[in-house]
Amino acid sequence: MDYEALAERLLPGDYPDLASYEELYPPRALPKGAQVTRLAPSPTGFIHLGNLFVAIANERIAHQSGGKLYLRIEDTDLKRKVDGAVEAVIAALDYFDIRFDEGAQIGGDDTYAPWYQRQRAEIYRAYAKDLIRRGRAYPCFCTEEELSALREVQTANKEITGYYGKYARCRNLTEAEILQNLDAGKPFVIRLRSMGDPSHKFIFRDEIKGEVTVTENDQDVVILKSDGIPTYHFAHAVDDHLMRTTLVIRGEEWLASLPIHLELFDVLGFPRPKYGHNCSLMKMEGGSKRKLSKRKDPELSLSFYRQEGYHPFAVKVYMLTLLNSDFEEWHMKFPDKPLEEFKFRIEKMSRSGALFDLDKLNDISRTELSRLSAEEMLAFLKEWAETFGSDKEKAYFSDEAYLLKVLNLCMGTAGKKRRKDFVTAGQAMGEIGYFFGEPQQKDEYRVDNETKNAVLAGFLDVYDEADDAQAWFAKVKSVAASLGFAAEMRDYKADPSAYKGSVSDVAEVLRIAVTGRANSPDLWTIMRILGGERSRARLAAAKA
RNA sequence: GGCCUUGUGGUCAAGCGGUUAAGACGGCGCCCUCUCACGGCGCAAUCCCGGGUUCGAUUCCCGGCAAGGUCACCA
Repeated sequence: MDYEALAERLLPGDYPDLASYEELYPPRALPKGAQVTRLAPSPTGFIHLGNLFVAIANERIAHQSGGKLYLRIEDTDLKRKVDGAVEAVIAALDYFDIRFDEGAQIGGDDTYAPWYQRQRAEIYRAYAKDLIRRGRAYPCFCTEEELSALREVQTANKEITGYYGKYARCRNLTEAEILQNLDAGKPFVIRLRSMGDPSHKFIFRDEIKGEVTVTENDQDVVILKSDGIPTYHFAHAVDDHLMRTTLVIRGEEWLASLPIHLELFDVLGFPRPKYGHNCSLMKMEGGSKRKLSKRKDPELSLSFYRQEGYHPFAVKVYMLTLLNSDFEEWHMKFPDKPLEEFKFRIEKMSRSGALFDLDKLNDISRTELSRLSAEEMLAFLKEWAETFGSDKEKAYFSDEAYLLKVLNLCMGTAGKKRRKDFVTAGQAMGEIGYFFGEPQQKDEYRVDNETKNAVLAGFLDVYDEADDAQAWFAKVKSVAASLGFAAEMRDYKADPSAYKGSVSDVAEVLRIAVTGRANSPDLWTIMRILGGERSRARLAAAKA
């Protein structure tokens, strides 16, 4: 077999000398220990919580080590392409403070460009041509039908499916047969001529999983599709070598194809990068765990969190607590330190898949939002409302001084006594709704109508908006006492049967009348913010 | 089904030959209190199963079992 002629026939034309690529894309001059990592999404534009999960790990390790993080676009599959997807990916990650040093649409250093795989077609072909010359790759003319028929036979025989060994029909085609197919104009793909022995197993050290058992690859995988575009496997090897990636952190769904990648790096004469296979985020469904899926879990898309108004910082904190088990403790100890100061360690990454826990995220969100100042909270709500708020909610921002008073109340005044009423921007906007327009009655009065009206009438008689908190509360107590309720909680507790109820029951009537709900922050302050006129009107309206 | 990975409370998990088996979220209870939230205190709840090795296994070995992943001209 004249491999040289075959290579020329299959991939005609002059391709750059492979050594020239080594010069064009030289090893990076980086400090010792620096890691070069990358994110390599396909351009669907869909960013998923799982992507963010891996992205944070890649970003932390690159930047913490003084290395680089770059963005490569895996657009080898045209079916997945969506316009504006790259910008969407960049924007989505930027929202979580993940910045690339170089890559598609980034600007920065373009030494290792192009960043779109479609634009790198010539490079892959040059390497593929070399493989053909060396007899390590060959054309395959099998049709999809033949391939699926083969798969059926293998399945029926309970054999391993795929293109390998005796099933690799085109592997041993004679030169004449190949030429005949070519002359007939049959489409073909280029396959790797695997030299692996599946009975050989070896230990590979994964940066996250530790030692894993790998079986040598013997699949003659497709490296160049019939349109001359590489498959993921081949592009991965060529790109990650030429872009000088040192550490590939990716989802564990890739672990199964590691043998292929290792053989590819070896046959291409590239040093292997380090790998870290990250567990995937799981979801509970029908009593069993399952990997988060783009198709089935639209609520796990990043845009969902944005829409709900989760603070990006909170989401990041949650991701980090799942990523590094000692992060949570560190963050609780030093809540004010920037996240970058946490020493992220790849060896602390979990080996098993974590279930996504909304309760935990909500708790973190509450805590992180409570650390914001009222001004910061206002800015955060405002930004959210601009795109996601209703017209009514947008109007909340027409009087920022007023809104600030509301936020100060709901967040607790400065320093120690912080409240944690807010989880997300969307929820917070609903929470403060009763300060704007008429309150919606969400909770029912627990006293009878007659008592309710008596409380309202009694309080309306003595209410003075100028009262300070103490005087105000004294009046609530006096109303309580006059209607047979205990003015002091301890009196009530000492002998509940002696009273109709306690001052808290009276306060509840007032609270529901003013806010529409049985639970709220300090009522006196609420009435202060609303002002005497509006407070009085609400009390009166409730009486009717 | 083959192969790979993983198996500590409901969830995330620390621990890696001897511990009363940390901590966080959630649940429950109490205190504080005009309600809620905050805060404080407390309670319930865990080492997948079976064999070894060992004076002693959650920790080591083997075998089960379970869960997840993967078996494309998709990434």
